[in-house]
Amino acid sequence: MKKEKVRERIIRVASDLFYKQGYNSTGINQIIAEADIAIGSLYNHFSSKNDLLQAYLIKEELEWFEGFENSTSKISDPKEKLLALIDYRKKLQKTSKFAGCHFIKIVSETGEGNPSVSGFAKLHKEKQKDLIKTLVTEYGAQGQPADTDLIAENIFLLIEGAVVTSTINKQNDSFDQVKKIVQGLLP
Amino acid sequence: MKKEKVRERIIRVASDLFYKQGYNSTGINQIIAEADIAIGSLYNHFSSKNDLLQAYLIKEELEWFEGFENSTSKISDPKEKLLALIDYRKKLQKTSKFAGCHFIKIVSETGEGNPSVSGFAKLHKEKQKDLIKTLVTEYGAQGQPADTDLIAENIFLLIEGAVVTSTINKQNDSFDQVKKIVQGLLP
DNA sequence: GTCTATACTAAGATAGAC
DNA sequence: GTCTATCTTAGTATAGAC
Repeated sequence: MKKEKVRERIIRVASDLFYKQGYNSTGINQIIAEADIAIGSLYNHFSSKNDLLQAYLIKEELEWFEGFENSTSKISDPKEKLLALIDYRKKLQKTSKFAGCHFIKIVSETGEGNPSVSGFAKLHKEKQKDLIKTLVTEYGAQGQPADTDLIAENIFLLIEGAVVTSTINKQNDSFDQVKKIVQGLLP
Repeated sequence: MKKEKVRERIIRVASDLFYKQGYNSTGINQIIAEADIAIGSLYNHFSSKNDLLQAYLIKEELEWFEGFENSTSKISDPKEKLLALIDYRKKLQKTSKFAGCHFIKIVSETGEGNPSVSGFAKLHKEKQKDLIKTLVTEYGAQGQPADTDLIAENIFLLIEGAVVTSTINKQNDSFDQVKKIVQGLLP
């Protein structure tokens, strides 16, 4: 494991703070303090706070799919993999103390104020939905055909609903109910 | 229609800004400028920005249920009322240009930083879920019994998922798919 | 109760020494 | 490439005149 570069440390520290306390509530001063660098160094690596935000988005996107891969690579059955996806989101919520989805959070915060953010989030969610759609299609190929797209959309929306609900309620029971419902959708 | 009091105007202006650009991105200076008052007047009515935030939450909670009542008071059939609830959320998204749910937004922004906010949001969402549960129970009383709670949770999560999805995608087609799915749940 | 003036802190960002 | 010092603007909030 090679030494963490300064640039990587900045991204890691900033990402943590953006996620935990929000982008707008996190100041440059706090980032450099926790990363233990001078402000000149930060601006040597990033041209602006918004530049850091882009790096944050890219990092979280990458880690989301890496984390999913790590959690489910051993599972090949599509239905089991879908249930494992739900468990993955549930686990993310627990380990983050119900801090919520990075992308829903940042869109809620920046909204129209930063179009590149919502564009990035849109692509991210599309990839998640495609993942679900692929698994549902695989599942459908095993048994009887069905309205694949609608089932995929159904599962996607249930998971998104469970994520925001568990964020607000600070408890994960919504995911268990989603698993029960999905079991019913894929008999 | 009686004249709008200063206090009410402050709340209205602040609420608009909090919703459209975010709480943390909205400064006191901007609020007093758009409300056309002096800063001394604002602090005569509200002890702090957080005090204004509480007024914002109460206002939006009230208006949400008032708006629902206005949109659906003529409908008595529970299934129709559930579908009208989906249309109501869809309409809110359209008229706000997909600004999202007030409560999901503010929780995303303040998170752990303001426990009274997440507590308020939790209660608000519980009321929404109770509304759905009541309607599903009414519906169940007409026909065959079913797992009422799970169906209510299912519908609730689908709607929450559709709201966040439509916020990110800036389009409302998720609601149409939710309606289709709910039609299937309530045959 | 509404105003102006001001205090104090922090924000994001830049310049220039080393 | 990392540092300190500094600029400018904006943040929330208070004091005190009218």
